[in-house]
Amino acid sequence: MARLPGIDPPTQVICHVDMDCFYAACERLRDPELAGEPLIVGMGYESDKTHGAVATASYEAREYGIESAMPIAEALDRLPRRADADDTAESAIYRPVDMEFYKSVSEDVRAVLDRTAQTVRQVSIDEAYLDLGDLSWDAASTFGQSLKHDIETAAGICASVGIAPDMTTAKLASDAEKPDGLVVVKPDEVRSFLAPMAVESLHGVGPVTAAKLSEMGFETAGDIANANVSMLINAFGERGRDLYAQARGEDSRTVEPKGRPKSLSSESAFVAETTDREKKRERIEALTTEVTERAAARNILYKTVGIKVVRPPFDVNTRATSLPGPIEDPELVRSIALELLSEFADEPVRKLGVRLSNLSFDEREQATIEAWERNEKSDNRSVNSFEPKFREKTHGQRQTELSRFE
DNA sequence: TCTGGGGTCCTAGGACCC
DNA sequence: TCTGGGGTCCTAGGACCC
Repeated sequence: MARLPGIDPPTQVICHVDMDCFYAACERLRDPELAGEPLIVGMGYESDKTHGAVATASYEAREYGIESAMPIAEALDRLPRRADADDTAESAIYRPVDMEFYKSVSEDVRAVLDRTAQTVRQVSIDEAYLDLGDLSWDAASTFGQSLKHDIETAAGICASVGIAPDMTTAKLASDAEKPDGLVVVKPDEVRSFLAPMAVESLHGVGPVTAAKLSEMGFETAGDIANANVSMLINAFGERGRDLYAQARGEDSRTVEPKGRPKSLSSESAFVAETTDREKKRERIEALTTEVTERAAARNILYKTVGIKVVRPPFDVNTRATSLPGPIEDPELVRSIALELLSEFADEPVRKLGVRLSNLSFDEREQATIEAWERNEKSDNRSVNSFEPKFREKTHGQRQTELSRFE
């Protein structure tokens, strides 16, 4: 972000709150006997099965090298299930993800955050940024302690907290002394705090960018802070400028509450890759049902329907079709998704997804039956006017047909 | 050990409009 | 007949985040 020379940027006081091993902490909340045990919460995991991936591993399990996103099969190699282990061997307890329960705990935390700060951006179920306005740096530590205490009291789980003048630094501060951490980085400490951090710590640097940075000789945030900006801009465009700013503690992002979603999607992986048309069709239909039900529950209309097809080894393909206007019509989503899928009818597939985008938010108040009926009628009119023809068209014809609506 | 699921943002080329 | 440049929408892919 450009700033006027000679004018200091407004000083922000930003707090990042990150629950420690959130899913595992929730499981322990329900079942205190899990305390102190190696505990692994798996996504797509079912009792006695080996598929799925690690969502959260407790610190006891991390001792054995088990980490997030690791396949359950590999985790099992490192730490077998308690029931399968002989008495003397090391073992862990495995649980499937129970999102509903975790959400309820997350809401308890959220309530604390909302009454603590005016602006809260919840980044995910277990993480949020708070804008602390003009809180004095001298009071930051006390503030952090009492926030942690309030979360513990209200939700029964432990959070790590970082307080700093920008979002990047606040996040790294909350991570610095995990678990049960509290780190305050004052404005004049930011540069030295960031300097030793690996480039991957910066927001927007993943494996690809990190490798490129490494080739250029940049390993730490300090390296980037001392680099020549134009060199970074040459290599990464505007993102290069951002990286430079971030590394210097000049991350200008502000805490904004989360807006409305831009897309909704459901996806799921096959246990083993498949070429079976029927299996693919069934999966697409199930995903369509999932995602359209979510949209309907939130009164969300969609204009674009897409699919995602992952072919082995890990080749991600997306296809999408846009409609003349926003609709809510699961049956139409289904037929579009299946048609998009037909391109991959004979391909081996390991994962499929259905996505709704170009969303609009239906704010009709449906308080009265009459209003509801009125809306139903107008809905049917707008959708049915093009739908029957639509279904029989080939892809090419439909493109022509659709563009004529515009 | 082959990588689960839900998202966001950016880029680039093509179609089309004025 | 050839000409320009700006704007918008669409699709597809890539990188990234939690």
